[in-house]
Amino acid sequence: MKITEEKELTGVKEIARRAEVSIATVDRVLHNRQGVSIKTKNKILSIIAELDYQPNILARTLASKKILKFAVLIPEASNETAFWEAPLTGILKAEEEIKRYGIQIDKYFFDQNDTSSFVAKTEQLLHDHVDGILMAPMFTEESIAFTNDCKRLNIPYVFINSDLPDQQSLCYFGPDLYQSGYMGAHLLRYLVPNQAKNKILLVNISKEINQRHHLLQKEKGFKSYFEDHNRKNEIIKIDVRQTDYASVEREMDQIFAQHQDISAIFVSNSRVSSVARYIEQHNKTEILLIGFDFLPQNIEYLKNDVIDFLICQKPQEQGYKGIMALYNKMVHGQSSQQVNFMPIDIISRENYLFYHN
Amino acid sequence: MKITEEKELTGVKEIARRAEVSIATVDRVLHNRQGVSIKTKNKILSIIAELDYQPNILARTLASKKILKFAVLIPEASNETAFWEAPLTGILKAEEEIKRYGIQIDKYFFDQNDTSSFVAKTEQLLHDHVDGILMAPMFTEESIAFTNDCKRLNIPYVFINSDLPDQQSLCYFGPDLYQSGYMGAHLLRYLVPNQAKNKILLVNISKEINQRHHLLQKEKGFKSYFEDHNRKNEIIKIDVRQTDYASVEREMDQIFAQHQDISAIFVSNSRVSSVARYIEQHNKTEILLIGFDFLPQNIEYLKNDVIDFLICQKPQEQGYKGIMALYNKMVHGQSSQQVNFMPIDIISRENYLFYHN
DNA sequence: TATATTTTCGTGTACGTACCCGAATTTACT
DNA sequence: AGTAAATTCGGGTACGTACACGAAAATATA
Repeated sequence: MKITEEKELTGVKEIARRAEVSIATVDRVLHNRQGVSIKTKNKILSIIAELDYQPNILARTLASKKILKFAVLIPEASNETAFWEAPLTGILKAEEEIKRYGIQIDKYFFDQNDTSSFVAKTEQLLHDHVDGILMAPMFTEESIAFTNDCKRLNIPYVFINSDLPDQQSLCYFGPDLYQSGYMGAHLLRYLVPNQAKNKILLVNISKEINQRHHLLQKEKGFKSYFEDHNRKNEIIKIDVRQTDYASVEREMDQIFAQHQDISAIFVSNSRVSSVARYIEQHNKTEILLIGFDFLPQNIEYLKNDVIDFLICQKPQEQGYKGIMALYNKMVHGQSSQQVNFMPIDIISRENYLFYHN
Repeated sequence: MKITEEKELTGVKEIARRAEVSIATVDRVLHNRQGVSIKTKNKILSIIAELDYQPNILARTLASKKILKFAVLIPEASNETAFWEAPLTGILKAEEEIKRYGIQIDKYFFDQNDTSSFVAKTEQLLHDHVDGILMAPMFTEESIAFTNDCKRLNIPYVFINSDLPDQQSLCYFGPDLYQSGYMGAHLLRYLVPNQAKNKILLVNISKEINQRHHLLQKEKGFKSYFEDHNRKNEIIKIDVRQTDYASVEREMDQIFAQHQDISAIFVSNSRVSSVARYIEQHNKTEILLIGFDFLPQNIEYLKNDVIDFLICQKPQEQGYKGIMALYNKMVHGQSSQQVNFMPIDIISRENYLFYHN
């Protein structure tokens, strides 16, 4: 029965009435399915455009039994770095919100010290059929290879925590590394007198090669600030290639043997707690200490006035917003900004209790 | 026809089958409507409990044509204080997200300098029938009277920006005023030597009586920090009761005539830009300046190094989360925490570009 | 021209819930 | 007991969309 009454209808029914076809035909056009002549298809399309038709998501997801599968590909939260717990928490929060709208989220965790585990997970992920991907592209080359596959299979993907520009990701949620180093230096400007004798120690602690470029970008930002503002402080830098405390202690001992007048220490990542432990044990807590990330150990030292400031970049929000970006794109067709830098938050002893990681 | 097949059904159908009644009867029980005998009602209720039945929100909002009306009762964003633009932005964002689920949000703006305009709006609000309220309870007594009406009418309400404890609000999203003053003092600890001669000026600028208690709480937090940590700095305090620049200038002139050695100024609200203008015009920019809120004028002075730090408390998020709390409560039956303090964010020249207000 | 094939399209049912309307049952009242 | 009234309940349709199935129309093939 063709719908011909004049009563104002809504949605597909109204389109069907105006085009003098059945609802099913309108549906075919909406979903780009075949079986519609070009003539009627164009007619329907023009009516859709004219009405600025917005499908009712409620009815759609209710009627459509199929569920969208999103995949999450991030490092597992080891006890070595609890960092990745936060993005996962954000992801779970998003999942809780949208699972009732037919979204399923499968998690694939890899070992961030092991490239091959990453590759293995990408293969498994492609084998299971998924409709969208949220990933941390830690290993550059492997990630590029993987996203090329995704492009071929027409699977959209979102990056978090670190970006691969020019890889056509749907979007990126994460820090501007350079600027966060710059911010750290800015804090020190207030805290350390502008004299050469007030030395500043820059510490990179990292075992994984893949993380090096992160640290390098922060280091670059940090140093640039001192140049841009003609700061006179001498900057000493050390790279610690082992993350155990003994290694850190050894290196620090060496530095302090050479330099007596270090006013501040800037640790370029979340390993700042190791340095905190050192300066606490060696009664050097008068030295200013700045580091990264809202991790339990770090907060402990923050409470005890050993760490003075932590710079944080909302890891949880990275996961949450990444998933929601996928959801908004695939379900509502809304695309968001391509690059989304997280705020650069400054945490101290007096506001950490209020921080939302 | 009673549903008797053994095939596993979902939702109300399954309940109806097990209880050997019709769907309509189950529906009556679910909505606490009358017309069901106590016996069958109990039977159905026990089955609902047993199955841990969760209604399908999609189907519910689709089938139910009625739309929920939320009311927002906040100050209008005057050019005197652009502050309230931010909560409104958050509210609009939430509206955009949930309007497709049958939520309508009506806005009622009052003049924060005029109690009677507040009362007028509350009356209008109660006249229009609304299902939930998000409000800024700026005028204590009037707000209490209003929320008593709401309680009587069984309309849930959420507070933002300032709290009225013991008023049985669904929840509160806003700052911990005392702690934000404490935080401001903590920042100064790093920036000003611990000596009596390094004086610190505390400035309250406010015309509205209703805002006074805000400032007082911050002031209390600020001073407490100095006491708690045995800081020796002399603290000078002034209250400026007019918000125009001429008044501020007059008061500041007077203070600087009396004191030559002021190291830092703490302005307890967003009017910090007036003080910034003063110390810029009087070539006193070497004085540290700390204030509140991410407003355009303040950011300008932050860029120019006149203001050193701004403390911000996510006003936009207050509006967003407030609305979502109402929504989650009324649609999904999920209640959130009662008191939700916003983070205490520290904004400086090097991170303001990344701040999400 | 008759039949086979392809293209094009409509009917009908389903998703899970809300709610109108009227029927069946029970209770109250003369 | 007989009727009226109240109580309790079920049938059926609707919300807006998806999709299986089959019918009709157009085209191709013999």
